[in-house]
Amino acid sequence: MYDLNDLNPAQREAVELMEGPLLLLAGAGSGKTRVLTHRVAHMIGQGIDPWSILAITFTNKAAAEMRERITSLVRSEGKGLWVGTFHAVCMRILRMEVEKLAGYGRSFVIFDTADQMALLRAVLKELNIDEKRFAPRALLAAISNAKNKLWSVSDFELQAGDFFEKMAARVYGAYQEKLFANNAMDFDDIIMLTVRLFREYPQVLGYYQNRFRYILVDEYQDTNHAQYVLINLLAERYRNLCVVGDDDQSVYGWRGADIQNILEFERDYPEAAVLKLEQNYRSSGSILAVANAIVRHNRGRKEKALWTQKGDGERVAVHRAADDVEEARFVVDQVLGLRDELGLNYGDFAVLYRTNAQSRGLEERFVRAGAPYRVYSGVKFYERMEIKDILAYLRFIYNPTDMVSFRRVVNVPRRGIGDTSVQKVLEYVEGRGSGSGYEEGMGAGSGSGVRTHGVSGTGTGEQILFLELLASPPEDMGLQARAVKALKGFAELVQSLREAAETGGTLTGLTRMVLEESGYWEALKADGTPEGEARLENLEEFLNVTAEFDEHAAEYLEDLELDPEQNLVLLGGFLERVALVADIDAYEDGEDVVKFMTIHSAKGLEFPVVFIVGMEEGIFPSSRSVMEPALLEEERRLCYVAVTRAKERVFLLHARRRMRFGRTEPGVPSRFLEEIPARLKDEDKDKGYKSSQSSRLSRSRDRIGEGGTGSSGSEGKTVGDWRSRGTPVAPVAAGAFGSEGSGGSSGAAGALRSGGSPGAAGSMESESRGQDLPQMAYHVGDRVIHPSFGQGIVMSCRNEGGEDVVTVVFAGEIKKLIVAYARLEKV
DNA sequence: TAACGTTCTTTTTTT
DNA sequence: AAGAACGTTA
Repeated sequence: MYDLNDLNPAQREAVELMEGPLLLLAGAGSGKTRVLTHRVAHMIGQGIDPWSILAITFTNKAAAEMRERITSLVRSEGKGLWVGTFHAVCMRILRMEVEKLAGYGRSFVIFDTADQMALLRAVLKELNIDEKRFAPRALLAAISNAKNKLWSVSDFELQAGDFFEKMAARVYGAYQEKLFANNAMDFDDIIMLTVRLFREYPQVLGYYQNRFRYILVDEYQDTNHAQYVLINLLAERYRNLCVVGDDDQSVYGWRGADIQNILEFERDYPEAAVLKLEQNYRSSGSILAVANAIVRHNRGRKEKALWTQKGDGERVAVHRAADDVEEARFVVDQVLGLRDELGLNYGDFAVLYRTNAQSRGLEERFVRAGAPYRVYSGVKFYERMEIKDILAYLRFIYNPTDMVSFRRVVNVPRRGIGDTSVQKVLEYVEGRGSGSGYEEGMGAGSGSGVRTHGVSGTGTGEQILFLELLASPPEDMGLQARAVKALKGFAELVQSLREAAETGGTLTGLTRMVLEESGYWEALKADGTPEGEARLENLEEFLNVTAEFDEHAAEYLEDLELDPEQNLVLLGGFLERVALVADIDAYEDGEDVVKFMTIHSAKGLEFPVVFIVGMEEGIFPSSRSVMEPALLEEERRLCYVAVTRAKERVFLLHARRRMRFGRTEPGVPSRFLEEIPARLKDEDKDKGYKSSQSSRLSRSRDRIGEGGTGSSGSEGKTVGDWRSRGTPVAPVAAGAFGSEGSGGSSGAAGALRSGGSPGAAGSMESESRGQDLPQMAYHVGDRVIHPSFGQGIVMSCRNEGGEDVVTVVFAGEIKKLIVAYARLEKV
C-alpha cells in the first residue's frame, strides 16, 4: 500500500490535492513519477473510481511504468483506469468511434513515416510537382505542422504566405485525400481526428468528459496545440486537470510542442494551484551545478532552484579527444576501468548522443573490446526491408485498401507484375475513385459531405472490392495476359490469407502462413547470400515478436476492452502496436549492458554514469539550430536533460577531428562546454579510471595496423591519447575481438542492435583508412574476417597494378579482394 | 523486366 | 560511408 510518509512536503501536497486544476512544476529527478503514481493510488484509496481517471504520458515506456507502479500500490483495485500515450488513448477512442467520421472504416491503419513518404511521392507525381524543387520531407514537415495546429486544408491555404507554403497547402489537400482513400491515418491524424470527433459530436465528447473526471498529463511541456486542445476539451467540464512538467526539459519543439502550453497554464486555469518540486534526489551536487549552469543561459524560463542534499561528488569531466576513434576508445577505457575500480556493472553506464548516426563508431570500439552494449535506437528493426515486407503483407490483409502496402508486396517475391502493370492498376483505381467530395473538413473544421470512394473504401464490403478487381482485372485496364494471371494469383493469395486471419488462430501462425504461401520464405532461402541469411534471421526475430504478442494477446485485448472474438481484432491490435510502440519502449533496466541512445530517448531515465559524446558545434548544438535562438535554447535544454540523467558521474566528450559524411572535419568544442564555469569542470586531467594496465588492455584490442592513420599526431597531451603510447603492435591472437565470435547474429530482441551482432562487427576502421596505413602484410594461411563474407583463409597474395590483392576462401565461395578496400580484418 | 552501375544525398531528435 | 535514386544495359 502507498505511504504518504515516503514523500516530502511538496510531493505530499501534490498527492493530496485532488480537486481542481493543478500545475506541478517538477524539476529533473524530483520524484515526479513517484508523485504521479501515488497521486493516482491516493485517489483510488479515497474512493474515486479508477474508471474515471485518465493518465496520459508521452512514451509507452512511461505509461507502462506508471501502470505497473500504480498496480503495485493499489493491487487489482485499479481496474478501468486508463493510462497511455496521447496516441494510444486517441486510438482507443477512434477505434470505437471512427465510423462517425464519415468514410473512415474500423480497420483503418496507421501510416508511419516511410508510408507517408511513399504516399506523398505518389501525390507529387500525380500533381506533377518536381521533387527537386519541393522536397518531400519539407512538405511532410509542413503538413505535420499544420495538423499539429489543427489546420484544415483551407486554414492552411489562408495562412500560407510564400510560394512554398501555398504549394504545401495544396499538397496537404491531395495527400489527405489519399490517406483517406487508403483508409489510413498518419500519426498527426490520430490526434487531429480525435479532436475533430469531439468537436463534431458533442455527445461523444460529453461521454468522455463525464467519464474522465480526473485527468493527469505528464510531460506537459511537450504537448503540441492539438494535444493541448484535446486535453482541454476533455477537462472542460470537471476541471480536475493535473499537468506535470518542466519547462527546462521541453525538447520536442520540432514536433510542434508548444512550451507556452505549460507557461500559460495559469492563464487557462486561473484557479489553478501551482506546486514546485525542487528537491533533486538523483544527481550529485556537482552534476546538478553543471546542469543549472548550462540551462541558466536560456531566457524565458520559469526560475527554479533545484537543490540536493547529496554531497558534491566527483566533478564533471570534460575530455578532448584527438578524433572520433579516440573518443570512442576513451569511453570504453573508462567503462572497463571504472567497472574494475568501483565495482560498477556494465548496466550502470549510458552513452548519450545527439543523433543516432553517432552510435556506429562507438559500437565498433565496444565490439572490439568485448564490452557488452545495446543500442536503443529509434526504429531500426522495423525499417529493415524484410520486416517492412512482411508487415506490408499483414497490413494489406487487414486493410485491402492500403495501396502503399499493396504496391510494396504485389511483386515481392517476383511474380512478374512489374512497375508498368502496377501503375496501370493504380491509375485505373484512381480514375474511378477520386474526385469530389473531399476538399474540406479534414482539418478540425466541419467535414460534411459524402466522400466518394471508388474502389477503395471502408466497410468490409467495399474493401474486398479491390481484391475482387485484382482477381478479375477488366479489359480496359490494359494489362498483359501474363500480368493478369499473376495478379489473379496474388488476389487469391491475399483472399485466402484474409480468410485464414478471420478464422482465428495465432498471429504467429498467420505470419508463417504469409511467409510460406507467398513464396517469400522460399525466395529468401534460395538467395544464399549472407544478406539473405541475415534477413532470414530477422524474420525469425519477427516471429519472436509475434509469438510474444500472441502470448500476451488475451490481456492486451482485455485491457483495451476489445472483443477477441471479433474479426481480425488480433491482427489489428498487433499492427497498431507495431506502429505506435517505439524500440525505446523495449528498454530493459535489468540487463547488464552499456546503454547507447539518443538524448531524446534517454529522457525520463537515469544512470549512475553518463557519457555525452560529440559535444561539438554543429553536432550538439546541431548545425540547424545555431542560427536560430529558439532552436538553440531547445538544444540547451536537451543538454540539460542529458546531464541530469546522471546520478554519480558525467563525462562530456568532444573531438578535435571527426569523420562526418565520409570526410574528416575539424571539431569546435560545443558552446555548452564554455558555459560551464571552470571550477565545475575537470578538464582533461586524470579523471575516472586510467592506468597503464588499462592502456595495455585496450591497446591489445586495437585494430590491425592502427597507429598510422596518417593524421599528424602532435596534439598535446590529451589524456588517453593513444599516440603517446608509441607505435602499433601487431594484431593479437584470437579473442581480441571479444564476444564477436563467429559473427553469427545474436538476434537482438526487437529493433535493438547489440554487441556481437554481425552488423556491428562489420565495418572495421582499417577499411576506411587502410590506404594510409603501412599495410599489414596478409600472409598465405592467415585467417581473416570480412563483414559480409564472414571468416576465411588467405590463399594467395600478390601485387597487381600497385594494389595488394589477396585471394580468400570463405565459407562456400572464393573471392579476390583488394586489400586496401576490402573490409578485411585479420583474426 | 530485371540486374547492374553510377551519381547523389545524407544527419536531428520520435509518436 | 552508405544508401537511395536514377539511368543504362542484358
